[in-house]
Amino acid sequence: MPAPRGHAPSMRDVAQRAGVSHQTVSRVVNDSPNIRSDTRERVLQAIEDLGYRPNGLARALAHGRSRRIGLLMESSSHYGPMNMLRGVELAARRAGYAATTFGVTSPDEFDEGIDFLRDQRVDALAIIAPRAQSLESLARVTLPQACVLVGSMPPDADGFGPIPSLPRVGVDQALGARLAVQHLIASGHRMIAHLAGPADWFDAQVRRNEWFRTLEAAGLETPPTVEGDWRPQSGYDATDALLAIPGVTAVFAANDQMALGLIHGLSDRGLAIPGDLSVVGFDDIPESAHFRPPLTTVHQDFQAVGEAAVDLLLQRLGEASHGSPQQIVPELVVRTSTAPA
Amino acid sequence: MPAPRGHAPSMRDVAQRAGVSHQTVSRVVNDSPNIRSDTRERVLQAIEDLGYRPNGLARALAHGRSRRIGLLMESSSHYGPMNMLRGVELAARRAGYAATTFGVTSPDEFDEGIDFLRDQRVDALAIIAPRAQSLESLARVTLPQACVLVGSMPPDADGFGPIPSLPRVGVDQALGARLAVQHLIASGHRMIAHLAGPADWFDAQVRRNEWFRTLEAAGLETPPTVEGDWRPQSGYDATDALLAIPGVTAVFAANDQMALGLIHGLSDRGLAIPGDLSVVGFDDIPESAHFRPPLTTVHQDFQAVGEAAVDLLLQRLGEASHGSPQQIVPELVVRTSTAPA
DNA sequence: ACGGTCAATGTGACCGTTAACATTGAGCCG
DNA sequence: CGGCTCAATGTTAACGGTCACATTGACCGT
Repeated sequence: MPAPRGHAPSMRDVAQRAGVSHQTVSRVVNDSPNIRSDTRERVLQAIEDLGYRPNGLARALAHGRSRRIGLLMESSSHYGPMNMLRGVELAARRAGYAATTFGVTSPDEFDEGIDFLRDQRVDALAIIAPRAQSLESLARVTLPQACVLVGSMPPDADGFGPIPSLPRVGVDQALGARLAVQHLIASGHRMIAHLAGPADWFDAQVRRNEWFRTLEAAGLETPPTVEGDWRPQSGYDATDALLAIPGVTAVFAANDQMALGLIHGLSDRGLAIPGDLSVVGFDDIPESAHFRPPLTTVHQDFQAVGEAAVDLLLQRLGEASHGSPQQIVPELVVRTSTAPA
Repeated sequence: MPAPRGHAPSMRDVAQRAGVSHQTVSRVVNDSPNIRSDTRERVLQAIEDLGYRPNGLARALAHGRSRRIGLLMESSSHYGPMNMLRGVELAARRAGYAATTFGVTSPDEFDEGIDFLRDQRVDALAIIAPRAQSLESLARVTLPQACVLVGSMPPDADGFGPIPSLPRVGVDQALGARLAVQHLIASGHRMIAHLAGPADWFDAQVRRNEWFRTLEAAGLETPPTVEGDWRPQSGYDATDALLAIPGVTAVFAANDQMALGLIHGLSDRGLAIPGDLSVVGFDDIPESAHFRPPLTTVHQDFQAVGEAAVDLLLQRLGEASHGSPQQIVPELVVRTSTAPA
């Protein structure tokens, strides 16, 4: 590897050294046909000698495609968003795209993020906007044609949402919630409480709604919900409010972390799980299997979500697509935090 | 907002509409001095009318700086790496840089990742390579001058490592481990076992080494370690091996997840924590405070690590720096999984 | 009144590619 | 053996900015 003197070598440098025109170098690099093999050889040698690497910026500028996707995300350390981020990035890379991430901490910054990524001329845009407020700010902006909403599934089955035109991929939250609640019903529970996530999060809305509907459909009572903020502490803090519900024997927590906090709170009060109360979570974080007791929960495959998102974007970009589904199917994982009533 | 017809408007389009030269538009955009205010006004109006946005690619090509940093990471879903990723991305953004992430799943792909990011002409490179194997493949490659290793702190205090020349930032793992072990010693424990992370991870090496040294320095016995893979299950599986150590009354687990699995395993065997055995973890994941019992552990501020990494890169790039430390100080969080022997 | 200074703007080249078209020369056929 | 085809290569112009330098006037002091 030669020491880089001054600038990195350009196509012209290679051309000069190989005694050809820069266009021929370009042809070799993009292995187009109709190059005499000895010419190709000579060019390749020059490339190696100089340690030449094509400039992606220039290539993108001329060609009009940057082979990068923008990843706009409401940056939180929550398990779901983080793993979707990872899923999308990984899937993008597998498709030959790099992901340029723009994390925002407040919904106001979404506009800025879109502008930035658009200025960067990303080919496509994946948006992780788990809260309603985030989407509202998106509604005001012109979005690129290749754009997908990752994980923000609409709160109602009829597809209602602030930006109806935007395609979405994600885990079927309603199905997940239904699986959880039906499992409790099937275990004989008659009074099933819900420890909800923050009301402005789509996932929290869907899980709550479906909990409600499933209970109604089964002719069961629907006690008032208690709202947490996804964090364990909020589950802990919700303990008394949940125990205040007369006859409660089971709780469907909107995520595993709050379920953990709740379990902590219950055991602090000398209650046994699942003896006194059954608890179901949502997410299946890696720790859940080793909670005390191991948590019954709903597993979401975020890797698959990323795959689906990228697949959809590639399709929009006119590239081959695997035909991934847009709704990923969650699975109930039954452990020992639930038992017959 | 005008409907974009064909291409996005360029500087020349704006210039034409405002009746000035493209250079004047450039001046307005970069608000350089010596522009008559009515000219500026006219240009700004044209920009607004056309919905013009400067092309970041072209700008980067001409200017030689892309205002992006590359983020090369051995992609795992582990808590540490994930949060460093987030920390770096956030800090970069705050400094006006976007992060282009390239996640690899195997160390072999590091070369590819470096090439890719270099081709993309990122201004700087942050590398999250938590395993020794990853760094080996880095040693073979020419790295850009603005490059930092995030979180791969050297296994020995003397700075030994495969790539000595590369600057590093991260949490002081040795200090963290010392805090954990000294806490146990101070609580009167005499036989303190270690549930180690995978031997090829730097953090695992440092934590293990420091556990060893601290025990030696205190004149205590150093029982054989048990090695896990960071995941809760491996902690669970290690239970019997740890209990086989004669006289053991405390375990220092190399991360919280394994500590959780261990606690699970212990309670399955009817042992009380901390009554029969004290357990300390490492990381302070959000769940730790609500484990049963709440876990004594070592807190790492990954946000600060990201900040420090970006700070160092900016310095290398000749921009202002905050003078962040390169070693972030961890903190012991004492909860109730530890008690006097 | 006249050269000098300086603010305000324009001109052309350049960054490193790709795309479109032009050019060369060898092989082939009638 | 002239014209045609086609493979192999070169030439020139984009792409959309920035930079270095040239060009205008207006204002100034003497």
